[in-house]
Amino acid sequence: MTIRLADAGDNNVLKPCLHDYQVSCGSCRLNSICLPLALESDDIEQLDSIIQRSKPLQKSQHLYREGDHFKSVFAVRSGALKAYKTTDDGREQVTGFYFPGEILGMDGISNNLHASSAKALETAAVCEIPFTSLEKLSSIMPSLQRHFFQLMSREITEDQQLITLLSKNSADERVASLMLSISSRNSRRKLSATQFRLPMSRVDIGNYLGLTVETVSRVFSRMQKLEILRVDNKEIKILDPNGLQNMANVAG
Amino acid sequence: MTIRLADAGDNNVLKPCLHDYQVSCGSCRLNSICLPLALESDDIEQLDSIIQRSKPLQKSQHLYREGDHFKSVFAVRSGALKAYKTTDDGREQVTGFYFPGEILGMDGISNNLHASSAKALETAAVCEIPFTSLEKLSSIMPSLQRHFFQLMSREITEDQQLITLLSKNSADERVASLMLSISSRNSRRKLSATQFRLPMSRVDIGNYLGLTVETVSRVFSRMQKLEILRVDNKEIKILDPNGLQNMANVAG
DNA sequence: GCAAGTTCTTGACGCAAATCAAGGACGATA
DNA sequence: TATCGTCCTTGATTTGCGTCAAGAACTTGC
Repeated sequence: MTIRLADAGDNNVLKPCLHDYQVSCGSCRLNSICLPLALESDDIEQLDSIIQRSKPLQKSQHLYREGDHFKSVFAVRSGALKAYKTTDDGREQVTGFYFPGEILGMDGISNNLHASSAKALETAAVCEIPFTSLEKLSSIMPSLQRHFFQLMSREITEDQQLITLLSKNSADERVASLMLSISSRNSRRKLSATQFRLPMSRVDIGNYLGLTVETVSRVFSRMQKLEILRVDNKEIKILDPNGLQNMANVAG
Repeated sequence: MTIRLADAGDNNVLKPCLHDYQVSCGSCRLNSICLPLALESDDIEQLDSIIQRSKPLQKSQHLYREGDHFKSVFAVRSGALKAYKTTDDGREQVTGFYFPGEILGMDGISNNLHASSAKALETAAVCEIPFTSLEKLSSIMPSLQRHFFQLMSREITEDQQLITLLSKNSADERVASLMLSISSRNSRRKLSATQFRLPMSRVDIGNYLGLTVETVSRVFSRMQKLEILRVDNKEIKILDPNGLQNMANVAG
């Protein structure tokens, strides 16, 4: 059985003139994640008015590329994306995975160029938030300004978590941590915390965690043998959440 | 011969009533690094008015601790600090080193608690910037708002650099990269790019780079044998900048 | 200036994960 | 439904760095 992260484009029959990806912020089921603001409803309308929605990205299409002129940040509406940098010797470093309700592109603010590339891991819809409009709106809406400071700060603390993981933890611990992270992000979106489909390949996982594909694969096999989780290709079922926590051995 | 990063407290004789650490932003020699803003001089005065200066921290004193209530971000005026997190099994992860002109504490914004601790590596003076004042001022000074968005974004991209370093590079490459980073940050502050004193211990370096002390020490010995640099305890002299670039093998 | 503690260096050894290699499963296309 | 290409798994071997150990150099306090 498959848990779908995405729900874009499924509702055409019911709402023939309004695609799902065009839903306004006020009625978007993700708004508690994306904008957990004490916003007045006309504040939401103002924000809504600057947001641009376009048709979904197909799998492996780029949302932006490293070096592109920075114009907007993006909120994921459905599907999943990865962000990655290319090192000068041509290798790739995956810097993050982004699920519905999460914001990406903030690394482009510092010098008006995207510092990483973003690519759809599966069909994905995003909301584009033009940054100059966001800045102007932030000036007149203190809660929005604060919200964006907080979002960026959270990105910093999450990167620091990853730094710690890479610097201090074994292959087992790294993979277990990622599974827990995906699990908790799922439950935040009211999806199953114990059963989900990984949108990314083993290569991407390894790349993100500083491991080779082979090692990731071996860790999954080991976890399966220990009956911590059931792995069927990209389908994951967590059988023993405590065991997984144990294996991760980090404050998630 | 010793290159001093710090200059706090040396000028008492010349200016008996105004300690060096009390210099205003307008006349601070670091303001081009700390606030590279197109600020009008009365804008600078406004910013200046919210900034609090206190007497220098002694070596190994804390500026703030993980879990402390977040109130302010800090600009380093002199000396050097490290930021670090303690993992739940009691180990330490150094997440950054901060030199004069650099800003720290931004990881506390996301949930009003400092996500890491900050400790002086040597005598250090800092400027405290209360965050609520900064937010208010940002609302009425668009260039300041932008500046802080950019600062936070830079922190994100720098963390991503470190993630890549930890995930993809050898011990030699990591240490070489750190030396280049310190070198370029020095030259930005108009100090020697080729000769400096490391304010942090080998343990801290190893911790930051995900290596053991022994490995760091061995890398330094190797670099010395290859005549890339001369190491005399904490004194570093870069003899062959190209060789060092080569060894680092990363886009600095 | 000596003693005690800390920090740094160097060597010997072991191990976790990388590399190399091969085969199997899956998904797309015709 | 057969074929190609990509993705995943598993095994054998190698290796870079961690661990353990010991001693040297530096720092601090008496």
